[in-house]
Amino acid sequence: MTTHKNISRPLHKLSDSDNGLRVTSVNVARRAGVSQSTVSRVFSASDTVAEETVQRVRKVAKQLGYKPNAIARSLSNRRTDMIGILMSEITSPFYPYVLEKFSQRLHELGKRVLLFTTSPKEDADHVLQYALQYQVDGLILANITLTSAVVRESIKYKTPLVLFNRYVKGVQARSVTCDNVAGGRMVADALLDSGHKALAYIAGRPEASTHVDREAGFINRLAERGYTGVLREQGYYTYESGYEACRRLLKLAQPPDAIFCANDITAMGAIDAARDLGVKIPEQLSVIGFDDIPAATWSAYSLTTVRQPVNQMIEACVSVLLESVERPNSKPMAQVIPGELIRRGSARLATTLD
Amino acid sequence: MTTHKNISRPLHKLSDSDNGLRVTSVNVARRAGVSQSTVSRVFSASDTVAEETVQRVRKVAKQLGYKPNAIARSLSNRRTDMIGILMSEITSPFYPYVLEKFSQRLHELGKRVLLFTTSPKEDADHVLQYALQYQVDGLILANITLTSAVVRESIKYKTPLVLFNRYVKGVQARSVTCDNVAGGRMVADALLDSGHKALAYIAGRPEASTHVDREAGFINRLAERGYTGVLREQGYYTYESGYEACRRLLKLAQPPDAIFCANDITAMGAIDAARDLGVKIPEQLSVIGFDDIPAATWSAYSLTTVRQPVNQMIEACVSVLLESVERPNSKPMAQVIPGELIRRGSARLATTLD
DNA sequence: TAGGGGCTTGCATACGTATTCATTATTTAT
DNA sequence: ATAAATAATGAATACGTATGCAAGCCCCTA
Repeated sequence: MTTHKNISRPLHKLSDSDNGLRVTSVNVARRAGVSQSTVSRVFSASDTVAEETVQRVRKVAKQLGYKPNAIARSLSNRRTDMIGILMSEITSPFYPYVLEKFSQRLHELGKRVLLFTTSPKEDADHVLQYALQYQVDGLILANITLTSAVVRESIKYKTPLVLFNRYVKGVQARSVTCDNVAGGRMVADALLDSGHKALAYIAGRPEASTHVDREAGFINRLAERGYTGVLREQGYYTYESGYEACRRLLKLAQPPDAIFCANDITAMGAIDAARDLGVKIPEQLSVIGFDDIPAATWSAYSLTTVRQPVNQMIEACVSVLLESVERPNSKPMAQVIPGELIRRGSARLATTLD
Repeated sequence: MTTHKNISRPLHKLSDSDNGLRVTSVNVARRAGVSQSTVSRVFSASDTVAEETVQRVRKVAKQLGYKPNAIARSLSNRRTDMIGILMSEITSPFYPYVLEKFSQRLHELGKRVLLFTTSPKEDADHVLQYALQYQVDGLILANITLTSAVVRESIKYKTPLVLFNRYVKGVQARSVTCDNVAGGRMVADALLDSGHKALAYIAGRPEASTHVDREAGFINRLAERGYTGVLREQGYYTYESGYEACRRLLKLAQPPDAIFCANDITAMGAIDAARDLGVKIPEQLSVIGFDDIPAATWSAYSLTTVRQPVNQMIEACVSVLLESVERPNSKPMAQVIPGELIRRGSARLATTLD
């Protein structure tokens, strides 16, 4: 009679000999005549191992095709080296670039990207749960719709997070944004300086803080200089909405001679709408966007726009995040990075005087 | 003297009482007066638990803010529910859409997306290693540069994989592609049928099977109908390369009256180049693209193009993948989905006669 | 009333790696 | 030469969850 302890193995687990092709540190250890600990040490480089042993273990590992299991490692480490990125509308041309850069940068720093996308209407709460379940070391929240509840939740869960180009009123959270207010002001100045008389603004999604700030900067600066009564149309950060909004504006009895659009795609829609109505850009109508996406340089548009310093923003965002992974108790800070007005052909602007 | 066994706890592990805010199934169990197994059963719904118990456990879990740890679960399950997606050049306008759809669809099916991006030049081998270390349940390889070695590696590692719009010569792997050859043939027919006399092709990245097939279909069909001597310029699936290539073509002594471009972005570059040279589209030059990205509908371009049935392709790709996660030994199959010629304003085509 | 079947639940253990502590071999200092 | 410090390794255990098995309970049937 054998004792229970030694014999009974759950059937659903595979016995040591037939564990498929799963190669573990234990297999390598046995084959190399060392302990599992040693194999672990060889691959995590966390501790000192005799050079000769390292060689032997590496060789066996290679023969067997061993790769450390990152999941098991994560469990033991309490660190997954995964960063969750939450985004909506990747298709809006600014964000693929952002995503790519994030991915690139995080990989360089030894982190992996767990990607979550939501539709722009849907709340991100649900998706956040999944990210947290997967124990991501940190979170980047980009152009998603977020309630303060979401943010509070992940703060409670102690998962560091950084908002990218977004902030939430009344919640202290780390964030990195373009200086959208200043961007709006720049456009206001540029348009007034070059003698435009009838200004309009095509808005972005109402709930997006980016759009709100751009508009505020624009309107307030105009007011400071004595201009009021800016025309306004709602847009949704899409080509189609820009097209339609511009159409409506141009059909007014007193159409604008300059339109500031909440982002580049909207501006492109606006330009096409104007041209389809026979309005010359920039002679009869100046159009200015925001973002400076690659298509802004296309000669069909040659779009004057406020460039977001994406690379800087991403760099900042990543370092703030990783910093707070290391030091979870550091104080949340909002970092704001200035944009730059890029003058191209879609707006009739006075030449710079500096 | 206490026994070693009971006292000594590794210092690096936190004791039960001060384990930070980490809430585990053990905590919940204790608080709810049940065993850890029961808590596990409540949350995995894999087994039957008394309704009353379920309620109690759920309540406690909620109070404590418990969320199952997906990493630990994965270790035990030998299944991570993560799918690795390898992509390069997310910024090329077709792919953000692809990525978004994949992400959406996979989430619907309870899978998470681990994203890996590479530069188009860099080999994907390196990145693949990481994906495999993280024990993804399956892999989707999109527009990356892949050597047959990569594919063999992951096959050896038993991780199911599907190639999206790509295939590798000499390697049996599952793949889902648009019928690029047929797409090329369609364009050939359409252009000849409408009386074009001087045809040109602007290529995509030389190593991309998509471009190779599109060109082959185009050239071969033309040859079948007696047309040879197609002009050809190298492109790289970018706006700029399309712009330059078209410029070169139009400066020839005998410029083409129709250009087929390997993708839409290239075609947009071509259109802008033509216009910048004063060539009228489509009166003097027909331009046809491939993909049907959203911008193809923009009135600045109104691009005639071959639409890739992205949704179908993704749907197919995902189901093939998940199918082979379930049944790893099912036979690899290449699935080919037909595209459709979308007639817009950038090409002077005979009206359809059906 | 005894035995059998179905529910619930707990115990013990496995998933694969990292790390602490202890042990042994080796080098250095005195 | 001897003590002390150092290096290399192994044994044991923890990370948090899932699950096979067994035990307990209730209800039904014969």
